[in-house]
Amino acid sequence: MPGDRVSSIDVARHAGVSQSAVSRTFTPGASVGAATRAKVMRSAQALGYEPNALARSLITGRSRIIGLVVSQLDNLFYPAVLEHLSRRLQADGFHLLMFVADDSDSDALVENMLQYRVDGIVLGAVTLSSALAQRCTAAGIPVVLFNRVMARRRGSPAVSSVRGDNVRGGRLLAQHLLELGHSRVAFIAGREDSSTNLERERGFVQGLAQGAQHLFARAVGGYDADQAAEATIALFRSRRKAPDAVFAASDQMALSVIDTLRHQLSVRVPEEVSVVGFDNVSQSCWPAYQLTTFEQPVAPMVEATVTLLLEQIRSGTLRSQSLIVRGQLCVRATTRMRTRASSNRLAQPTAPRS
Amino acid sequence: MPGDRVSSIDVARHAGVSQSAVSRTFTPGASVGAATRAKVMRSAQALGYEPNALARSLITGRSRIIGLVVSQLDNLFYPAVLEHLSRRLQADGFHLLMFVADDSDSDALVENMLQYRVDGIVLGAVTLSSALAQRCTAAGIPVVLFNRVMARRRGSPAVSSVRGDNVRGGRLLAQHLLELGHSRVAFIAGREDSSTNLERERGFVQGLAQGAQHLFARAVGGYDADQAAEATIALFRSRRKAPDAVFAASDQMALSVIDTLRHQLSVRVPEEVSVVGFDNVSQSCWPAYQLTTFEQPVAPMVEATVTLLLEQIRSGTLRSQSLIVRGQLCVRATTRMRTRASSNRLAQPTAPRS
DNA sequence: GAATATTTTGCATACCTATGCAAAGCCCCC
DNA sequence: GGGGGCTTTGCATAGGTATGCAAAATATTC
Repeated sequence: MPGDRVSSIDVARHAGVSQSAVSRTFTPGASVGAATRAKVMRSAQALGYEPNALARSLITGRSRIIGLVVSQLDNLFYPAVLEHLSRRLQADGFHLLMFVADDSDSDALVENMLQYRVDGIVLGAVTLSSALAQRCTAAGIPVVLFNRVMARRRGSPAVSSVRGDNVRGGRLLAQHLLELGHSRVAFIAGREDSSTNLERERGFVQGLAQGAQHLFARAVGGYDADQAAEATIALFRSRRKAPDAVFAASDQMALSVIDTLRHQLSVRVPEEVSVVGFDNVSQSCWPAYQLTTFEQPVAPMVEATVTLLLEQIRSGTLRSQSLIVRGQLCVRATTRMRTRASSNRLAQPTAPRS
Repeated sequence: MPGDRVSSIDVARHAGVSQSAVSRTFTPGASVGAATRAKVMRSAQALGYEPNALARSLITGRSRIIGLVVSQLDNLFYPAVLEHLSRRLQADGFHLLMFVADDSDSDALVENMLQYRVDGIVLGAVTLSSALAQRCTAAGIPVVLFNRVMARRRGSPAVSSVRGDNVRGGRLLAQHLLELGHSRVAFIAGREDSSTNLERERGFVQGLAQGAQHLFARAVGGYDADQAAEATIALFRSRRKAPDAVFAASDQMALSVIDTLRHQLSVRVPEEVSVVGFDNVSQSCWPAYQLTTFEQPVAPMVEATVTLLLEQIRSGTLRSQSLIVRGQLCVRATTRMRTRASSNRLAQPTAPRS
């Protein structure tokens, strides 16, 4: 009694109906009589039958599988995304097939995804975005870039993307720091080739410029905690020329910056230095940190991603659309008024937002 | 030019060979001449052909898909596991299909997994373990419980499991606290119905007993940060009868305990109270915490899981085996000598490990 | 109760690949 | 050159399901 070898034909025989009847019983919206359906259900139950989704996919041309490509899951931001995304897709009868992108096997990875005939792809990996998106779009598979956007090259097809409001977030964070009276503001970049970093930095520099300031110092943390720690040490090497505020391009790095300042360099946060991040991961509101940051709202971003994906799958057409999900500034306890600025804030030369 | 509609027959026609030749070209170890293979490869390239894994599965009876069932991914311990597991399986040509277990849809979830004809299942969800394992084992699908073990009931089939050394870990943590001279030791439980919690608590109580002590206080945190914070407040309500050490059954809870003590109750850790956890998640060695804990080594646990799974898949037989992966105590900075105990440690009544 | 409209059912086929079997090709050696 | 061994190739079929089409059964209307 192997159990998994029971097919719709077996059920049909057992119930005394045709195989079609069995198929229709398990196809929502198909035309089956109540009596037949009941007989089939009883037989299916008795034999332990479950329809074979793989065979079904072969016919329908839809696998109800979404490929998810990620690179680092230690990213703090992704676990929550993964759970939401998986739940949301499951509710619509889709499931996530995981692909972890190494730097090496990018070709093999793409082939694998195509072989499984995924109905759609969510791309959460930094590297290889363009090549992969290229091939999948050519194969007629909708791709949505999550939390990143692809540089438009000549001839390459546009590909959908969902991301947070990086530019506005950077700008608001800069404004916030200026309002607190900071004048030596540093930036710790993520991966410099990533669109998220580019946008956040652009917004931040814009925001500073509106207050007639520019970056006091800059270092690269590569979205990695250890690198961010090193960057912090480099920035604060000289006490006299040290920044009085730091924007790290991700919460992950910001938390590392805070730890390094407090426990390695004995610099008090926020009394001596303000630190802000980006993402609003769950760890940022842990009491030990209370990080001021700009939110990337997981649920709306997932919702947008799923909508974009399913719409294309259902219509069978590829349509490129780039969505930006609005977030808000979360002011907590790693930024604090430092000088006399707070009282005469309104008199500041900071240009009002247009 | 839809792109994905190209089958092995198209390639065969284009290359002037039979469909079998195409199939064999893409089947490792099959018998194809060099010239034929070259022709086929060229044609496949030209047409953009990728073998259809779904159709292949239909024939071979192997989907090369492993179902992964998880409940909460905010668990701190799971992201690392997921990444390792996915990478490891990918190296062997398998991929993970995600299933998120709600409390409600357990039946639908099982059916879904069976419908996709997964080759094996990794069960990381607390609830519904037994029912699910039951059905899948009956269907001939190997199941490995990750980080949990199933109560053996009469008649239910044994199911494989991989877990950390919960009992020994609990015992060592207790010994460690005793050696530091603690005498009012509290325990904050995870989910009380989980095997991990049972085992950790058992080991811990054993360890205390070896030092002629017993639990000073006990509360339940349900493996949840917020609940653990509440539990902490309850335990420390009365200053006079407060514990001098706390073992939280997971790092996640331990970190929450530390935060609550330090920032809400103004209790110093480790000067006034020692705190220990279980798992050794990456956050535990952040400088802000430096949590003393007992390690659950992710890589070996994943390796054991994959070995167990693939062995059953390859042999086609179900074999139940229960593996315990050894871990070690990680002494960091949330525990510290409190009284005169350290110097006369050797004279302590603590029984030496047998 | 007959004639028509509607639902239900079965037949046959298509989806795409792997593989057992027999035929065909190749190489080697006497 | 011919026979034996080995490799390569094609044929045909199986695996489990969905679905268009026509036939059968049922429901509706007068």
